[in-house]
Amino acid sequence: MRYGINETLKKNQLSVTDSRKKILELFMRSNGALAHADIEHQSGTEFDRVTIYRTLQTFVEKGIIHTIPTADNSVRYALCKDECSEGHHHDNHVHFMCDDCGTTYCLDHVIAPQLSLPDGFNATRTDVVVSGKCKNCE
Amino acid sequence: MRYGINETLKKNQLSVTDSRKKILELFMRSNGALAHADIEHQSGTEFDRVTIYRTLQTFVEKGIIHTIPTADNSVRYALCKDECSEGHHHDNHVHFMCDDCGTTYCLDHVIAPQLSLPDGFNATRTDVVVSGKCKNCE
DNA sequence: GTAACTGCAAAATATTTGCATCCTT
DNA sequence: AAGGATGCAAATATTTTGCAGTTAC
Repeated sequence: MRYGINETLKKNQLSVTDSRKKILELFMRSNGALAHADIEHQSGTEFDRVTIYRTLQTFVEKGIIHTIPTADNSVRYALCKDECSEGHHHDNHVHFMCDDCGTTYCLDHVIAPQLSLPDGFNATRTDVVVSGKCKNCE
Repeated sequence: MRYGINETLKKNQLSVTDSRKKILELFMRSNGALAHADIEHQSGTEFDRVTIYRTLQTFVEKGIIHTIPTADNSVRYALCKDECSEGHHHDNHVHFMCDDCGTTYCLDHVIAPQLSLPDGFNATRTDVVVSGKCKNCE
């Protein structure tokens, strides 16, 4: 079971503010990744753009969310799993981005494979980004 | 054997201009991916920023280069393989981005595996991005 | 009460567009 | 000569920074 909103914030020594609660809630409700613009729209005019930038940055630093690479290099964020800790997230599932609707999914059950790299290369993180048509845009 | 610079441009119905030759040359000399800023620096003050943007966009449209996703969502480009054609590139090798020096490598010999996706998801492209320390930053 | 967080203004950066001029074919 | 490519100026978009006022604890 995932922690609640307030719990998660406290666990990370963050004060519980409206913007943090709201933004974290958006992530918990979403089954995929969110871009800055998504959050801006979904939260209405409630918060300042800058607050959203800073909140996202704070969440990334605390390991609550992480950025995911996308084929079009747009910046998107997704919730980390519980095991993630500050600065180190273990996120070995695959992300899928729909070319049509732009929705980004976390395919929790598709695991990124271990790769053997050439000598001298040391992996700390492996991201797999699949693009195509999602189940709603077929 | 890869095509020469002028050959590649002509093959894609592009007129052969100084900026295109120079930028394509930079890609052919590089063993990895280049960002807009890399090109701007490596070409000196020879070309306008805007020209670089437009040249990169043209190359992407023609399938000469493609963007690669990166863990930090910076926009980087790499040469497509010869098999790439307009709008469709087949690029199944893995990219590696060094956390220290920022260099992005194309690991041509590490092949991205086939993944089985959930029902309803159709992949047109799969990118694998590995981050860590490269052979020069160990 | 104090430290931390937010909103506003503004700076810095990145990207796109319009148009006149120049270059390739 | 004609069409496309470039350079410059400027419009847009994105992200960061500084600071004063507000809020959580």
